[in-house]
Amino acid sequence: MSNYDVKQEVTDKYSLRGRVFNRIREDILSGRYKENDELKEIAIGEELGVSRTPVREAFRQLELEGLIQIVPNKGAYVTGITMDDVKDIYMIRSKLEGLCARRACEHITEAQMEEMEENVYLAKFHAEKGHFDQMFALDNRFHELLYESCNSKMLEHLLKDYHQYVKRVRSKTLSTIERSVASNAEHQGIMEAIKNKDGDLAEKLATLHVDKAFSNMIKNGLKEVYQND
Amino acid sequence: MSNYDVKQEVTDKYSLRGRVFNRIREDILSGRYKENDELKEIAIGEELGVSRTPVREAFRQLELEGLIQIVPNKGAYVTGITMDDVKDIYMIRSKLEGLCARRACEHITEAQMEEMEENVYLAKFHAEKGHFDQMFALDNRFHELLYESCNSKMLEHLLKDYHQYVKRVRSKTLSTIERSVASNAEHQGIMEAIKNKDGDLAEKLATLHVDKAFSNMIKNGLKEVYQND
DNA sequence: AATGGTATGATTGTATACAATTATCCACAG
DNA sequence: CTGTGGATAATTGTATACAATCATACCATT
Repeated sequence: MSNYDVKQEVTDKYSLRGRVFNRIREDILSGRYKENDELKEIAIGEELGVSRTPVREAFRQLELEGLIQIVPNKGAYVTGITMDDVKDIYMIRSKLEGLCARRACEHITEAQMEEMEENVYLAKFHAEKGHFDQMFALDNRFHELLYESCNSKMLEHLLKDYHQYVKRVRSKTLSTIERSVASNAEHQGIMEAIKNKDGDLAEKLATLHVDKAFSNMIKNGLKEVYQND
Repeated sequence: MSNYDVKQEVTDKYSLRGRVFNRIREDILSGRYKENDELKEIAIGEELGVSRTPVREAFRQLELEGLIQIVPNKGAYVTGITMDDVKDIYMIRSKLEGLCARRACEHITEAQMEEMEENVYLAKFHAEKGHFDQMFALDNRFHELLYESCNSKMLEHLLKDYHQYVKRVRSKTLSTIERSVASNAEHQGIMEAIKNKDGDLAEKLATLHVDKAFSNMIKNGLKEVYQND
């Protein structure tokens, strides 16, 4: 996140360090490791059958990703997400997803456009049925698609990072059927604006969408299931 | 950047790894290490009088910062900044500095406001005299001040990262006296808008300022000295 | 001469040993 | 009973040794 973050997409999947990194990242994002949990190099090394060296290197990367905080000579702790952080991220995403949607109007490929349409129509089905798991997946995919269609590696990567980051919180917030349906309707609006190459509208709708997702999250508080954005 | 990037501001300044990290970072930003230069663990370790271990850990962090790219089993190479990257960053900064300036209207402290005014008036003096070094420093400080006054750790950190990142390019672009004077006049406009707590104006001016800096950079191409933004 | 393969050296990846630092706990004084 | 001190254990920081991988060069074969 370090920020902008031009790192390669695949954090060398096949090195021990890469495996450790991805594993811990998943465990934090999925909630297996909770806020303020202490991660010990030896314990994790033994669990994954590797020595401390790759674990340490993975820790350094996770720290820059903002997932853990390393206190020198003391330990590594899973960072908490404060309400301020979430608020800040949504504020930033609000602007940048608008920008992203505007650029998508000019740069989206046919294949991406097609998948986006498919996504919206499929999601409509699942939203009405109350299939939350599928909704969650489709919702995530919609946003990733949007990011990929803006034709800016920097912007795409930044937005994916943030999106990934707030997943931790979204997975704890309550999702209602009403919000799911509304969220998907908003997706549809964005999708159609992009299809019509209406940059102004696409930007406006994407910004509004993020703002609404945040309002809804606040309104419902942090509960059990998850949050559609 | 990593991205959002919640990492501690001081990358433990007193550990060997922290020192190696800061040193290499400086060397890349200052241009001592150039694009595609290969960084060897042993060579750097010997130069700084440390073993490979802290060097390797520093490398991992630098990779996430986007300053180097590590090719597994091969080596670490200083990443180049493409014109697309620069364009993307200015596009993103344009939006976010606007947001930042708007927030500054509500959150800037008295001390920060005072330093900002001082900065503008001092810069005006140096701009007219053609003191480029002082201008460069004051310009950087103005933006950092702006970032610090928005009262958002996330936004502040993100903008500082980007600002730092493009320094590599800015230090190679030509700065004219005309642009220096114009740039500082823009700073003054932003500063006054913030002082008057005119959020709309501050956002508009800050966005425009970044856009103009980018246009100017394009117009002049990448030359010897540096670029005021 | 061109190509292919093998040997060799250089460099990174990983594991382990040792040093430094921090936390814990118990004894003991007040 | 409380608080301080130091010994001890646990954990991270660093250095080094070894394994794996990659690049290069040289020689053999065609």
